[in-house]
Amino acid sequence: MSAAFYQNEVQFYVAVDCIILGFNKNELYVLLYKRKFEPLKGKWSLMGGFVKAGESINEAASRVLTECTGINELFMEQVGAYGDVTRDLGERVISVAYYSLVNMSEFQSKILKEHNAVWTKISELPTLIFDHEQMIKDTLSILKKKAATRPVGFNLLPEKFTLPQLQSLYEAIYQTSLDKRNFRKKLNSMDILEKLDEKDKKNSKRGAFFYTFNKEKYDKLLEDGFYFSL
Amino acid sequence: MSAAFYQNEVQFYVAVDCIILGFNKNELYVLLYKRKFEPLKGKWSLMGGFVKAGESINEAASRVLTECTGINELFMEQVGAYGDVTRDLGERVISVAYYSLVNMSEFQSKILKEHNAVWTKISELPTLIFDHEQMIKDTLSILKKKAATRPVGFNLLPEKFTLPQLQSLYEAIYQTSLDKRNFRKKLNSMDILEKLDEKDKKNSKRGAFFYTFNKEKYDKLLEDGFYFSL
DNA sequence: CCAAAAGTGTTCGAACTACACCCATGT
DNA sequence: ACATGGGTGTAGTTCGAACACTTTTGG
Repeated sequence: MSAAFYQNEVQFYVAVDCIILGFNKNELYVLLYKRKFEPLKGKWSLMGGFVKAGESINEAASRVLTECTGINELFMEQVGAYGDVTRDLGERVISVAYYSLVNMSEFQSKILKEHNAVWTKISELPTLIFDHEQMIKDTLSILKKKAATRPVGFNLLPEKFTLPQLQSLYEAIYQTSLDKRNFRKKLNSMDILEKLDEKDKKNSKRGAFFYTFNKEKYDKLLEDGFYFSL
Repeated sequence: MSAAFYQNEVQFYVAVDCIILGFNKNELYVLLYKRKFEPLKGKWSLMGGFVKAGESINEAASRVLTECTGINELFMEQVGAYGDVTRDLGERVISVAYYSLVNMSEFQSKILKEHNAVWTKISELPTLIFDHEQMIKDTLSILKKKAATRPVGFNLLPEKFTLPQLQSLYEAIYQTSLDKRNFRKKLNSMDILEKLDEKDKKNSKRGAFFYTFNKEKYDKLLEDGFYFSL
């Protein structure tokens, strides 16, 4: 046991809140659920939980993510710490927000039901408890910068995706429309995608070719000083 | 009084650590001090303190900054939360790091002495306690991105500065050397600096003109969709 | 045969890079 | 007079932005 060095200081509850983002049909989604305990039971909320003894805050976020998604080792990054005195209406809680990018199509509706969780369009957010709307806003702003310089967007897509899909993802992240030819030209010049023979015919009669992100190629390019940029 | 909603949960000490950066003669500095209490009393450390009851973490960081610098309303931004279980050797403490950019020439040595604080070159950091070196590393990486897109660098300079000074600041932040003519051309095209009649003769016989950052101009340009970039 | 999405190149202007010499002045 | 840092312009290249038509195929 360690000595009680800091016993004159105050302690706080520390929570993690997870902004779990998905993408489907030109829209970004966030996973929300109806809070299961007081205060504000039944209100819309981010997925979260308290940090437990013996668990780092990263581990806590990781645990909450696995509970909510059934998936281990998701892409996850810290958004920041939220520490206003009255941010939680119950007692004082300091929360550390994490965002995660997941492939919605892998999601089982079983897990959604277990948690009363609902994929909600970013453009149609209901009122959320506490500062959760701010957390989402901060996440989207981080994602904008991150997606421009790192290939994190692929986490939001299935293993196999089409170029129109990828483009509409970036349009959703940047909240703007992109030129098809310029977008493809840039991707082509980076040489980090593999074109498959298979086509996706869900969205057009002609069909669009599937691609995969080639992480090995990307990592090799990185070593040679290559910089991703979209 | 609020009800005890969360009484089954564990509480933690929460601290703030401040990465106070300065700039002088082509070098970035960070303010360090010798820790005044156990454990690791006497070791080099960032300026920090515990979050107190009734105080937001922003307020705590602000308070620590004011204590250490004697200046109110410094530029300050969150770096992130650090929550490894064993990061503090005393007891478990979760720390939120903030960085601040200050004008070293305004500093009174009186305040440094009071805290046993020393301006230390970033390039010559001693071994620091806990994860403080990581915090500094993270800060420098944030600063690189931030300084490229927002005029935060001016916080590190005196009110009046010269272009050679400004350039060497950016060279220190980016860890690279920049072309004098291209650097000036870019600044000129942004039209956010005011050239003064006065010259700084400290570094050359000829003297370099002083400039000031014109925040009003900058804010007006922002409204018109202007983007700072250096 | 037609609607609807996929795919494909070129041109123009802006922005970035590289580069070398004169200026002012204190000693 | 000279050493030291301050200040200035141009040419070449690269990169991003704008832009319209053909292809495929299920219905």
